[in-house]
Amino acid sequence: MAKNSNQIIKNLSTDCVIFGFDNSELKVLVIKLAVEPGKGEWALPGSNILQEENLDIAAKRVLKELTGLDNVYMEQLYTFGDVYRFPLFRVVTVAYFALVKIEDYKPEPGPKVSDAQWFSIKKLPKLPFDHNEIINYALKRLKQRVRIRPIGFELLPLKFTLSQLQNLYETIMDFDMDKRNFRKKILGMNVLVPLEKQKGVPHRAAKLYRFDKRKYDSLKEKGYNFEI
Amino acid sequence: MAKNSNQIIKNLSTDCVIFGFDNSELKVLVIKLAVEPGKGEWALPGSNILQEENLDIAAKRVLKELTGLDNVYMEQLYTFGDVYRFPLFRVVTVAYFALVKIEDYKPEPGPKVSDAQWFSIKKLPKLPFDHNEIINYALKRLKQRVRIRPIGFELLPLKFTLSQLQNLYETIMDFDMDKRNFRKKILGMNVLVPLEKQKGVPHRAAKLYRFDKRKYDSLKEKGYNFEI
DNA sequence: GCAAAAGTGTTTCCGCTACACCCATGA
DNA sequence: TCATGGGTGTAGCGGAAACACTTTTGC
Repeated sequence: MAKNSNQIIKNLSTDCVIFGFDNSELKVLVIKLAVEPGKGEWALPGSNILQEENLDIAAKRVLKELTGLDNVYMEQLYTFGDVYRFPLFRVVTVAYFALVKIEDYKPEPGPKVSDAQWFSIKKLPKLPFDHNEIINYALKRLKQRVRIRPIGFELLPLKFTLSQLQNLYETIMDFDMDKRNFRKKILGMNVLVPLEKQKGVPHRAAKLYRFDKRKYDSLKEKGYNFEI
Repeated sequence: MAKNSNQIIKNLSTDCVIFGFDNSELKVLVIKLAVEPGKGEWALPGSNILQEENLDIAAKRVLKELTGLDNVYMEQLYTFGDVYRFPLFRVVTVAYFALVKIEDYKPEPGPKVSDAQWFSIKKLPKLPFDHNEIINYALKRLKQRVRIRPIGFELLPLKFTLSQLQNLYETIMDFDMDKRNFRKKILGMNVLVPLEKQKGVPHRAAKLYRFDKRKYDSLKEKGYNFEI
């Protein structure tokens, strides 16, 4: 690798909106930086892109470095580049959004991070720069995507109940659905595999399911369109 | 304005995929540069972003400078930033796509452009860098967008017939539709205003329509969703 | 009168919606 | 036995799809 491969590109950064779902609320992971610039303020995890680093790779690296998260669903969101979005000098940022299984996430904030916290999407603090705008944009995109792509599962544990899934959709899309109709629809898609039952719940145990990506992929090839 | 406002940002550019429709084919406008780098090659119109220029503004400026196009529908598409996409040094490009009324377009190639030509989307030449990839991505996006946003009209003259409109959708989405069903659907949306009839056509004259953006906007506010 | 495209209704079918009660489990 | 959420079927409605012939115009 060339010797300048770790050099940062000063005017290019990536920021990531990380969504999580705790069975009742949609949340965003926000961090507090331990170093300047921005020390002590809550902000989206973000950092400069390196000279010899593709955008997707940069986004993954930054996520990992700042939050410890790895192997999560990520997608490029939009590029924000207003001249004065960063007050000191011009920085264009390529924003991504990530979906994580909140239960699995054990925060491992890197050395540059003094704190990391999930905030409900409804009670976000005021963040610096255009970070609130980025989150709003990500939320809008998530609402659209979740209906037509099977990505909601990324926010649930590998094994989940249909009620959890319905709850997820209701929370993100912000309206209630009929239980029977929801089950009919989702099971009719043939992309869920039934597993064993829950244990140790203080009520009738529900059946667990997992999403079968292979089945989905083969259906998609045949022209099938996921839609809720 | 600060004195460095016209300075270019060397590692940041914008490229634009310009779609047009000539009543039978979907086309992309490709230009031939009269100056280095890239002199003599067909390529997407693109150029560097300026130091004190927002992304959308840059995209519009570049479009105008290179093709003379102004006041057309534009939307940010995606940001392409593979390390070696541009062979000489690292350049990240924020791609846009534009929809133009091909009939109105009188090419006014700027001084840096020696030629500009519409190519059918099915017979594109091999373009340099990742430009073919960008076009494919734009096409994919257009196919999705045109179904759920009233943007197809941007590709037609202000006054158009229903057959032209249907033809446009069939061409972009690549399948045929039933004439009666199409008319019922589109007229049922209540976003088209009937106008006078065509004149001078060698067959029965069709009624012309125009898209009523105000009506659409007020419907949208009431929760109406455009969908074809 | 002929070629070419415009314009027009009805029936069928399928998928979405609405809707309410019994069941299993742990405390 | 009670509280909590799990699980199930059917009827009606509405929108989508299928389908073919007549009309207008210029040549």
